[in-house]
Amino acid sequence: MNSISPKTIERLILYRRILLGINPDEKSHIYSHELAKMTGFTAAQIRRDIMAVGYSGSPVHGYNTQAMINSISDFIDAPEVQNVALIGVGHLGRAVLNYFKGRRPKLSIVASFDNDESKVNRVIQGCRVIHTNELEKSIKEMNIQVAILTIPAESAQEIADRVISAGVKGILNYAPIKLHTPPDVYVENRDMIMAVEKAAYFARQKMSEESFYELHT
Amino acid sequence: MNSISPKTIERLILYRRILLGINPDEKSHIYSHELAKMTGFTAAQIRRDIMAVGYSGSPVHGYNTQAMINSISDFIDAPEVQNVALIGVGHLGRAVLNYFKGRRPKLSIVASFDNDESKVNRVIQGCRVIHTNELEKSIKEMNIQVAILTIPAESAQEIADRVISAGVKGILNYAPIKLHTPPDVYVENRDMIMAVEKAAYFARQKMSEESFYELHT
DNA sequence: GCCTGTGAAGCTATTCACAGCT
DNA sequence: AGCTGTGAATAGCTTCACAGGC
Repeated sequence: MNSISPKTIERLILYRRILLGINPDEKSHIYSHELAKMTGFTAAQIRRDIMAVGYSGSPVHGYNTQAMINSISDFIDAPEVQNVALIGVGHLGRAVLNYFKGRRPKLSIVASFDNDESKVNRVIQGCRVIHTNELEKSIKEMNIQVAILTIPAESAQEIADRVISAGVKGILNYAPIKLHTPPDVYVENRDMIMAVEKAAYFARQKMSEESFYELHT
Repeated sequence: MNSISPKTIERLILYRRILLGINPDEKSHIYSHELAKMTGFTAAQIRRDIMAVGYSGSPVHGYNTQAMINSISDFIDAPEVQNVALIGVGHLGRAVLNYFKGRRPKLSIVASFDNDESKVNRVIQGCRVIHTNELEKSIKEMNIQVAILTIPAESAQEIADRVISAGVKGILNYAPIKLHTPPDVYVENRDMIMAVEKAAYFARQKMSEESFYELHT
């Protein structure tokens, strides 16, 4: 199986979500251009991505929604459930727990950690909080391979080192800091501060584009 | 001025942050390979990016940290402060307010909105909450061009339409949904559910890579 | 006619590699 | 000797455009 690009993976995840939102009794098939309109990508792009997962549609009816969901899921999901840990039960941590709860059957946030004693052992957003002292032990016991870091930048590197030592292979990092990690660990950064700065920059670009058009029309 | 890629903008924002964390009295200059180590990008990439903002270093001392910060800021920041609104003061909204508070002098979250009466008029994370009824009015009054959407997917499109009608040109969207927007509006999507799925997928990839190496060494 | 699947072309982004400087 | 700045090469990603099918 030849490797697939991260961008394609992102899009496949979005396709699946859209398809899951369609009632298969009302609409059993869908064309690439329909998906294109719904996702904002081009039809050609979608056909390419679908090709990558090894599914084929029919030139007459388009893609069968259920079959396509299955093919994407076979490709993206693990055969068994993957366990996920969340570290840092502040506002951001709660938001992630809450957004994610029950969204994906093959992905389960089975533990949350915090070093605030007042949170430990409470059940927050359906997840019991464990003291960070027990991080390594719990991760090993529960066979957790993915960690979500919703902690301040100061402690992010230390926590990353510890979860990696306990066997974690994928980190979703919300702390605004570059983590130093071995090559056999995947890190996805979601820097919230940078996101605001970026949106502001391009907002400004759009404003000047607009005045450009106004001048020339 | 020829257009610069979104990826370069992201990196510039990160360079600036790193540089701001350096004490200029201790270290007045920095080499591209040092920045490379700190950021995880390559030295060549960094030199290219710096080129884009029109700053030049010295082959002897490398880049002057302060001058580089200034050049990046001139490039990225607006001349005056840009006002930002946050819509949806739930856990995620609070997290964003809290992370962002006072981080960038040229970017200010001046208003937050919610339709929960019990939050309206309270000051949360240093920002008074305004009722969503007054969204358009307040955005116009405060001359807000950037909106952060930390609301459920169901209401995201409606709110997006409304902030755009009030003049917003940049949206940072945390709702897991594709927004339909006119071409003169920039949208940056930060889909939290997708991020977890992606991290889990690549965690799995890393695991199989590892077993591959184990078999072949 | 209108779809999918896909080779080929086009475009964007990154890295190489080296001239030029001190 | 060791850096920057950058043309040229490479790699990666997206779109074009059309054959093939019903």
